[in-house]
Amino acid sequence: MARILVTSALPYINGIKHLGNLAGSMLPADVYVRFQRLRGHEVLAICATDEHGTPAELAAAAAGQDVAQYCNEQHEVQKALGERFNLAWDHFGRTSSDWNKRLTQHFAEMLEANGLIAEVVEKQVYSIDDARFLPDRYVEGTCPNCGFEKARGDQCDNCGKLLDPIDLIEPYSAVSGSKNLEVRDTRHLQLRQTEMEGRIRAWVDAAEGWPPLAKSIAYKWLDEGLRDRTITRDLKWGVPVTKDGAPREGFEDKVFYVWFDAPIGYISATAEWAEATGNDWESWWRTDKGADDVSYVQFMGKDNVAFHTVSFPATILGSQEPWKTVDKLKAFNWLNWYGGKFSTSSKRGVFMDQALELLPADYWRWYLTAYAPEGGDAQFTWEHFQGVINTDLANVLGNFVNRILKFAASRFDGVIPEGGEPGEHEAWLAAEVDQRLKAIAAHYDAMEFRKAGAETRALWAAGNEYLTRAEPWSHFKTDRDKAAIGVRTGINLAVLSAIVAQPVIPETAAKILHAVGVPEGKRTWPADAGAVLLDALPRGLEFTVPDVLFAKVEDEQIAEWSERFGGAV
RNA sequence: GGCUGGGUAGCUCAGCUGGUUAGAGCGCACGACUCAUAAUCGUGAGGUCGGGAGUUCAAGUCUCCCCCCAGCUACCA
Repeated sequence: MARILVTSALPYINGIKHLGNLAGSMLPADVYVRFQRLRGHEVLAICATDEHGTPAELAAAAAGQDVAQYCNEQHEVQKALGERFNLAWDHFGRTSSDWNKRLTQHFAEMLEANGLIAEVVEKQVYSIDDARFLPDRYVEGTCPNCGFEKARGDQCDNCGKLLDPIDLIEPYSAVSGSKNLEVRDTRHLQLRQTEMEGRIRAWVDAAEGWPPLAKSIAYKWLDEGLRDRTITRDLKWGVPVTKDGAPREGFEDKVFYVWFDAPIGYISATAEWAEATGNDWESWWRTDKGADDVSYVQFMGKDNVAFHTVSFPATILGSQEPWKTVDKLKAFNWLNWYGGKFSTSSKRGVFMDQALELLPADYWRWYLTAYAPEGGDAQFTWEHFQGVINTDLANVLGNFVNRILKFAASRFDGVIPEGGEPGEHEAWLAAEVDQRLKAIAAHYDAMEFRKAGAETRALWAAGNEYLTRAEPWSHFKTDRDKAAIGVRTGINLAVLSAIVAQPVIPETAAKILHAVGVPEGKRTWPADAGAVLLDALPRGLEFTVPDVLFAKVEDEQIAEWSERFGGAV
């Protein structure tokens, strides 16, 4: 049994997440977690809301709320939605927690003790009317390059040129529109990543469980040369800056940069979990206290890779303390919405709460996992979604389970029948099961979710093919035993189909297993040979026929949803 | 501009270190079956593998140039 720590990129606090966010880290992480638990491993699944930063302050202001109160509410909303999607976290924490404050301050002080922190004075745009400093992208104005009037201070969306806020013609605050801006000096802490380039490169060199995408992004940053990063900001909402445990002089109105404290949230959320459950968090995070044998897996979108392969490691390695670092890393591309992007701010696409109004979680979980944006960006369209749900879930799995159980209920009195001996059809199916189970497990281990999905589907499809070969309905009229072996084998395969489906569609899998009376303890990942698995249910066991497992998505629904959510316009 | 990833059948994608007639699922056509959610099973038609040049006995797979899409480019997260 292995100990596996799984974290998914922390969802930002400023509103309900859309399906792209779900598909890009939280959901695949959960599928992986469930799979590894089924295999009997000790898995700790950690997530949290990422609550600091300018967008949180602005979102709270827009909602007319105090930031802390806004975050309290949004945290609960996101937690509840995650749970409704059956994300089986051990703990869903918050980066605004006391633990995160303490650990963030601890890391900063360790870095300083190791000579990796410098105080610098920077120039930053200050908005007098907003009474706040503005991050570069919150200053807008006319692009000096192309004349675009809504260019952001970091980059022009029209011509793509990288900008500095002071380059903008007629700059104004993106927050209020005020042109009453000035450049002010402001004192900040810098993390001297330049000092750590060698250590980080050696660490990346030694990493083995990363996909090429992740390594190439990390090397790109290293090859360009790491720069010192400013890790504090002029904000009120965040982790206060300390020195020797007391407020740091001159930094009373500053906090740590959200990207400095957010990844530390993985650790602090684990600590919160331990505190709440009486467990030991250090055995998961400190290699001197038992975390040596932990396999740490991170899930994230591609935009997050550099922070997880370079910036966060710089914090951890720079502390010179024996912290656990990531072993395997899985990065996803984007799920797009009809060629464009899902967007929280412009409300493009389907959001987690809306998705659940339309269909149960399993439908989304299957679609988003089996067709995850792995190789490149993927597009969500209602038509594709409908095709996938109807074919994979309703026709292949749902109908298979339904047909075999209904037939068995009407012809064999609702019990697993006795009689008959395995023949060529059963041998074919057993070989199929052996091959598929092995492939599915291998793909999950490799975090290849599309492939795992395709193989899972192939196992379900094998059920339908088997029934066509065994045709128990024909034999029933002439040779009851021959029909019995077909039915028995079919129901066993239905159970296997459900067991294997648990990571992706836990609710439906549970329905099937409950209907056939498979006890909780016998739902773990199958280890026996196919021939054994296909005769695992006790003869005479009573079962029930569940209601239709998956309703088809009708054309009228697609039309209605396309209308409601924009869709193909 | 730089870097990274992608551009393979109508659609969504797989193709590891180059090697027989380029694969899968969906969709489509035809056939079979009737236990089942008009579900299922089988067969078949579809591709000059973004464009061009090169290396090689042999390239979707390697090299170079070009085009298109996406992301990142360190103060949005």
